[in-house]
Formats: sequence, C-alpha cells, structure tokens
Amino acid sequence: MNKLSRDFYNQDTITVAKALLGKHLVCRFDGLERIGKIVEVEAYLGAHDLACHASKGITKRTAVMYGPAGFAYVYLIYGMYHCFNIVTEPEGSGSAVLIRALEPLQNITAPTHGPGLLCNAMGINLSHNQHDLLSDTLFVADNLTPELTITETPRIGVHYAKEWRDSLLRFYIENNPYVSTIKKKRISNKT
DNA sequence: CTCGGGATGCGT
DNA sequence: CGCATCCCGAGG
Repeated sequence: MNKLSRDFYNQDTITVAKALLGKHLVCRFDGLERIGKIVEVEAYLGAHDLACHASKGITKRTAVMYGPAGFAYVYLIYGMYHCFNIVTEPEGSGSAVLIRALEPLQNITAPTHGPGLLCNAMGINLSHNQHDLLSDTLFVADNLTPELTITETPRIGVHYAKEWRDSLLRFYIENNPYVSTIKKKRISNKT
C-alpha cells in the first residue's frame, strides 16, 4: 500500500482536494483495517476563506490547520458528528480538505455518504485530531486511480460565508452513488 | 462566566 | 422545516 507523502499534502489545496478523489482512506483501529475510497471532498482555503475555521485566526481549535501539511483536523459539529479534514499547503496557510464521503471497500458496515457518517463508520473521533497522516494507523493510500470525471459545486452548509459562499470548492466523482447530496432512499423493508 | 451558532443528518 | 446536543469563540 503506497502511502501519500508529505509533499503531496503540501501542494495547493484545490490540487490536493481533486487528487484525493479516488484514493483510499485507511484506518487501522481496534485491530481492524477499514478502507474507503474518497468520492467527495471540499477545499477550505485558509485565513481569508470565510467558510474556513482558520478565518478566525490562530486559536486552540485552528492551530493544527496552521501547522504543517498532512495532519488530521478533526472537530465535533452540532454536538453529535465529527468531521475529518486533512491539512494542506506549507505551514501558516491554514488550509485543509474536508473529506465528505467514502465508498466502502473493506470492513465498513455503517453509512459513509456524509462527513459525520464516514467518521462514525471509520471510527474517527476527536482523539485523531492532529494525527499524522504519515502514520501507519491513519493515512491515505495512493492506489492506481482510473481517469475520473469530477463535478464542481459550491460547498455545503456555508451560507454564512458571504462572497465565499458560492465558490466552486466542492468536488466529487460524477455519478458515484456514495456522494452526500444524492437523496437516499430510506433503508427500510417494504413488504 | 454566559451566550449563540455551527463544514450534520434524520425524520416530518 | 425542526431538532438533537456540545464545543468553541466572542464578549462582559
């Protein structure tokens, strides 16, 4: 399994975001190796991006985003869901890529079609904040990715971000059924 | 210290 | 559309 390098994450955030599509997120917790293919991401462009938490400056919460690339930024949202991000660009930029959806590949039993859901399914929580993505327990593998058609849309849930609200910074693999906004039929048995 | 909102998801 | 539910940043 070919782990993505520090240099990869150190690139421009939009470049990293798009390049992460189709790659494999690997979590080795609890004696289990879970793997999911990244099918949806969002780019958060540092201090000037009003949708980015780093736009509040360097705080206890955002410090990791201002650190070196290739580290995890995990936070709790709405009191119940975790969101998993990967820090990008050289130290001081405050940028990151939010992983929004996965396609289950191995040992995944819960839904993964949203940022909170995939953290739950992968076992990612606040203890993984600031975790190094070059470690052996949590990383992205650079598998051979076939050519993808990438769709760009505005980011989800950032209506408050003024002029950044409509920037096309959400990227997903076209037609992939695990992308978050695809309306899911309720999983229920109609008899 | 209090207060208010949020990079969500699910049910109605 | 409402709500669960809690961390964090702002302000006094």
